[in-house]
Amino acid sequence: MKYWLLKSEPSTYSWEDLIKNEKGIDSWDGVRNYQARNFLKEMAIGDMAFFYHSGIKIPGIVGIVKIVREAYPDPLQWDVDSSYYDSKSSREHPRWVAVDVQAMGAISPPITLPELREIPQLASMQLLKKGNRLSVLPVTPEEWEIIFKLRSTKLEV
DNA sequence: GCCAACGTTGGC
DNA sequence: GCCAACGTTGGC
Repeated sequence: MKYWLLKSEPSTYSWEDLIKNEKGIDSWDGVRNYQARNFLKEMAIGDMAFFYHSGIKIPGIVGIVKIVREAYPDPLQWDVDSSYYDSKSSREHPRWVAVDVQAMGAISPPITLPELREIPQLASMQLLKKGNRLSVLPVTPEEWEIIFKLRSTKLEV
């Protein structure tokens, strides 16, 4: 099993938007970066991911999700009305993929970016590296363990 | 609102 | 295939 971190600006898509869905399941679509896409393709059912809110005053991890469907073509790439439309992506050779995630538990209070930066063992974490802009990032089991233990989060089964 | 970092585009 | 110009992301 692998671990990941999924970034989203809450004004675009938030944790609250996710848990509004039946069973807390929704598609993670709209990823338009090749490196991030390749990480989506690596995901397997049962993998876990942190849900991270970016682009706000105090960014941070707000929840935990499970991957419940592996990579499939992102329908938005063919939707001319979507801002995620890609005219260069054909049906025969889809360029972008989505996965489905399920909310497993909110992290309360959120684990903020400043809080993560204070932890020496996390110094080499991808998320904390300068210039990192990827919206999908791998997390090592060690990093996952350290971060998960910061709160007494109960996960649903 | 600024700016560093990085990805993408397009001319050559 | 190189690289300058431009666009986007995201922390501060």
